[in-house]
Amino acid sequence: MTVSAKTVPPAEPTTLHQRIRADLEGKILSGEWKPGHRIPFEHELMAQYGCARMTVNKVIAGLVAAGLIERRRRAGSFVIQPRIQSAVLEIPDLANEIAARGEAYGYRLLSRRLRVAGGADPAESGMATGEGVVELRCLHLSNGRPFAVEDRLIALAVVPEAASVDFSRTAPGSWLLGHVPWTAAEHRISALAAGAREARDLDVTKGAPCLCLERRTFRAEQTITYARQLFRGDAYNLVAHFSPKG
Amino acid sequence: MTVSAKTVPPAEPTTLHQRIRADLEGKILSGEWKPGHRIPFEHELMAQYGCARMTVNKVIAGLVAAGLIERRRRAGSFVIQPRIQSAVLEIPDLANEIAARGEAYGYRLLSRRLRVAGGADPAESGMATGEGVVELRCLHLSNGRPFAVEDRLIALAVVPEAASVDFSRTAPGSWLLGHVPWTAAEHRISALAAGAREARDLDVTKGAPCLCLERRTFRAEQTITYARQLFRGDAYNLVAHFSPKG
DNA sequence: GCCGCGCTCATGTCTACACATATGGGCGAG
DNA sequence: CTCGCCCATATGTGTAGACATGAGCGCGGC
Repeated sequence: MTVSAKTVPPAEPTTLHQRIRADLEGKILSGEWKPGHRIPFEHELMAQYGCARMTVNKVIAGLVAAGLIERRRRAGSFVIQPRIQSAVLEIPDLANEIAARGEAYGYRLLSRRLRVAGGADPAESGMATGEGVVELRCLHLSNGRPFAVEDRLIALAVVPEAASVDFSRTAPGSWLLGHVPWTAAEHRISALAAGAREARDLDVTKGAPCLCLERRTFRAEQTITYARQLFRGDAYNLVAHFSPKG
Repeated sequence: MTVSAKTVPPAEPTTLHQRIRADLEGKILSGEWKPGHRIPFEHELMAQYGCARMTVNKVIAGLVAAGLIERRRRAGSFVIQPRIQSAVLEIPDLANEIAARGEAYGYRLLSRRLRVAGGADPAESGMATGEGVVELRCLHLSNGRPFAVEDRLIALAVVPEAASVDFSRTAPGSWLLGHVPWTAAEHRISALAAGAREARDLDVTKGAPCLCLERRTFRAEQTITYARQLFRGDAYNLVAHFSPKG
């Protein structure tokens, strides 16, 4: 019977749970099962892995709790749309944020070039030397006044489409959020004084306090993008709500 | 048999799961079961609620996933110490952080008074007017040099013990993390220029950029504490790692 | 042709049982 | 008295089956 499935303990020290879960997670995170895809029915998975329905059920319940899957009675279980923002510390989509405040959002691309990652710049740590990147510098405006300058690198190895996107009207952050699923991110937040160039771009005096948000976003082990956003200290706050659990 | 348990659907539209879970969560969050408390064995809960062990097991597994409970074989299941840091954006325990960097942590209490919340100060929003609070001002040092000043309010209605704690050696943040379970928090991060007093406390020039972290922590609907930490911009970064799920 | 009833099927919840596994504590040997 | 082995026990994992629920869909009546 299904005993045969249990007589194969040689290689894997993992439990059945974990293997099934890892399998499903892998298919979702790798993109093999895209958002909206209906995953196999519990019956099918149960046959496929040779286990009881409770076992499959438990795994899927876990994925639901993790926010990867949505279940609908009678219809099946579906891979969920990537949420625009994590429930914990949102990856800010500046356009939305400004709009939510009732101000007019503006965007301007300052420069754009394709080049090869050199490795010298610490910003490029995590991107393989020799890898192609898009390098952008752009400005975010609120009611016509600049409030943030953004320097960004996008790894072409992970997002080849980025090479042919015209970022002169679309901010790279918004574009990436809508096009590329990510699995992890790292924020570094600091305060620093505006340099000469930054002061000019942000229309503040040199030395004015600015909030600096550096963000690296990953998919699996690959760095997707690095962004450094410098905000006028007098015009921007970061807010995060969260609870111990989810 | 246990059917009698199922023939009582009158008042509650909730499932057995949810009721048990709510029960246990309530006991933990209300403080009835303090951190370290051994919750009843699965056998006992199973008898208490008249259900199968799987059901209890599922509930407890959920609480483990939520980070409220820790399980130890043979020993039982225990209410977890409030985690030093949430997995998502840690509530920084400055002493630990400095120690982790290999620097010597120092702390100094600048002032302490008991008073009544006035409501005028925006810092006190969320605390009922007329409520007693402990008001602290203290300094955090790294290798003997100041790197952060902290202003803090603690609501005595929620944490009456705070009135009799001597904060001259223990930082309020560390004390609260170890003594009071919280259910939600809100961070506001901004950059601003050091004022005269702050410049003096932090040993920087007036106008130097500082990272300002305001934090409000809640238990159920009550504000537990408000903290405003001002960091030297040249000495401190906030780092947050996270993924779409938890 | 349109509407609604009812069947069907996938998930939701729960039970009763079974065996694996690790560990705390007791007991016996040295 | 101390150390180490062994066992009782609580959790970890999985199975097989049962009934409840609710939404999609087709069929039949109007």
